[in-house]
Amino acid sequence: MEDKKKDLTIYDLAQELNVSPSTVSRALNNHNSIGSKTKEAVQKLAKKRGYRPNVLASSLRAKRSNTIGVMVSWINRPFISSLIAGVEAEARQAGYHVIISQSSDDTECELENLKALYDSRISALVVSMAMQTTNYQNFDLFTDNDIPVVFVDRIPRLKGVHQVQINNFKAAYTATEHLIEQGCQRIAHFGGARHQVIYEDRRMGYLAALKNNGLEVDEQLIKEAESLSAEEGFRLIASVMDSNNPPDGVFCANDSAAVSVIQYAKKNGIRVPEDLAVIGFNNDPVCEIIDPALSSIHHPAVEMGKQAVEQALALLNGESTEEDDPRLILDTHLVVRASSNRSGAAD
Amino acid sequence: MEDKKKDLTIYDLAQELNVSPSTVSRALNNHNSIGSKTKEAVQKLAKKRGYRPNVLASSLRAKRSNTIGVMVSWINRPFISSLIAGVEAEARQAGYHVIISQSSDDTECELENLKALYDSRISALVVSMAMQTTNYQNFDLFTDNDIPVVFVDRIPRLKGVHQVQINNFKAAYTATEHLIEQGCQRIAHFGGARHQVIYEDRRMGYLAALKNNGLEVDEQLIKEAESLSAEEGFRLIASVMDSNNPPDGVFCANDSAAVSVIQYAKKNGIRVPEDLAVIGFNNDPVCEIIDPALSSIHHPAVEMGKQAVEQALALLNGESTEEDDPRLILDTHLVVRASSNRSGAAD
DNA sequence: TGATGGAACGCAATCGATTGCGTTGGTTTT
DNA sequence: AAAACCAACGCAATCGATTGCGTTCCATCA
Repeated sequence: MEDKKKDLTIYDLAQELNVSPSTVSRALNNHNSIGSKTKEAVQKLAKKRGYRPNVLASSLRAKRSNTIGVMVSWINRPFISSLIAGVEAEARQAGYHVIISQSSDDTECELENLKALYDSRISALVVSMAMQTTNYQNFDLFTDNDIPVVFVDRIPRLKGVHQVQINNFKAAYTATEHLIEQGCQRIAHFGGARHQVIYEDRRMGYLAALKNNGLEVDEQLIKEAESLSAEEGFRLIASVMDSNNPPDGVFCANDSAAVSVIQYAKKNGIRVPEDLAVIGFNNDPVCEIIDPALSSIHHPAVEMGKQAVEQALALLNGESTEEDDPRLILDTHLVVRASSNRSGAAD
Repeated sequence: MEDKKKDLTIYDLAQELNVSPSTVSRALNNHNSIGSKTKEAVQKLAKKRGYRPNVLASSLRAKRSNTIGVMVSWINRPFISSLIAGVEAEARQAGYHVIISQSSDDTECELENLKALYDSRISALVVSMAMQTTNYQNFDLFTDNDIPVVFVDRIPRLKGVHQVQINNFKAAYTATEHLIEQGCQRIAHFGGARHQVIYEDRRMGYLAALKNNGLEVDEQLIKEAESLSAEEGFRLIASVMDSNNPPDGVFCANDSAAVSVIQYAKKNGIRVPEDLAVIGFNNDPVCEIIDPALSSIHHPAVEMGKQAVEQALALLNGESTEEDDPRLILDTHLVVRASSNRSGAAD
């Protein structure tokens, strides 16, 4: 009784009620030029017959599908998959679908997929850019055609761009200062590509914390990774620990690298946090699993995804003006665990 | 020169070449009733002008969008997000988009989202069912309309259903026998809902290994979890260890629960693997991070996603017949790590 | 009572691509 | 040279929902 084999159209409903398809369409959309009796009759029959509108036809006419595109580097990373989960939940609730696309951190692949997303007439786009992407004009394709683009996480260094962010500078400052409070004097920092705002801001926060606390900066302790993978983290910590003046603390711009730092320390008999205090970034689930547990900055991934969709939908509905500062900044907080806790007080 | 602001249609191309839109359409689709000169001229102009077909119009006519729907429980779980990554990669390569949808392990939500996916005219569906879903008729909506459905991971207990699977029985047998070889005499098993084939099969594999090795089955050591979350794993291990006849080994049907078992052991001074050998399932990244490292069954998530898409596309192209046994079984292998390695040989 | 108004609804075009069925022009056949 | 034929292309309908611009019909007004 609910779902028929043959697709039911407004024409079928119109015929059954002896009205025109236009009337059915307007009645279903609650148009005010339709009489209340007719409207009710149509809606009742539609429900009875299990009518479901053809979104393709509707989208073709509207030149826009009720779909939100998501472009990310890798789907199977804890932060990203949680971000997507947030996007999906919020979009679904608003009646939108979610199309996903991954660039594999390859700028060319990213561009191709962006075009494909454009072709599918997405209503809005949520993006976390590929690591090496610096050409933001790839997104003009969307903005020029009034398709809202909201950046998340890996954002471009541009004014007036819509984005959902955290205060990376402040979070990094907090993380670094925490290490200093624990007695660290030589703190290393493993970041990502500097043209990525998030990594540059974290680096700046790190530097500011050093300076404000009277510590000198040693460029030998600052490393710029290509992808901040676990493997890279391992290489980087090995390189700085092998020097004749190793660090006593490490602030990593993500948790994967920080986990590698801890693993390296364990393998080499370096005590964490006594000899080497470690803090990561993102607060991935793994933080609570590694031993010693990894301190980190809580990065609200699911919430960021939801907010990004909310902002995109607001733009679609014209509720947000270009004059406003389009940056939405979410809160983060420091999560202290054993890897950086020298005071002995358990978390 | 590449992308114009205004959407270019076949009518525009037709006008410029003084041919009909039909000819343009056929030329672009390499139809054999179009002369080679005309064909070349059309294709050349299309490229020059940066023509990109309107997929919505095309889909409306074809009554099918070039999209693959994915229905899973939670997007942000390691196994699932990797599965999706595989689906996306394979689908993209074949020119398909991927729409994702999560049920949050809620059967009602799953049904609603399935209807929404149906409405969006997906070409095929890849599903890992919600934990409590037992009514497979929800999927008739698709199969009745010749939309291929391929099950992955959480599959229904039905014949003739297309699926990509591993041999759960064998994998569980292997895992359990491995614990026995390490000297375990009382092996607990934490599984999922028994109406889910994967959990039932793993349970049966576990039981078979016990019996074939002359160990007796203690129902007190077999637990059926609702979601096999980390929290549940903790509760379950606590309950069996509190008994007056605790196990000396645990085989968990996923890694989250197994990790909790190890954490419980560490907190309570139980040595792993000496007092309690532990093995999980899935081989999530966390296996190598927890200390002691967790033994597990490698579950080829990305590959399963790819194979599922491949099978779905084969069905769409009529390359697979209903007569064939539609089950595709991928290989797994045992990964022995410290959590179950009593021989002392490092992994 | 004829005119004005508006509420309620229908007609037909539109969104672009596709395709069954013609129609054209030229070549081949007998 | 008339008939037959085929390659190459155009016409117009189709997919289903939407919407600008009418057109009804009845109630209200002067």
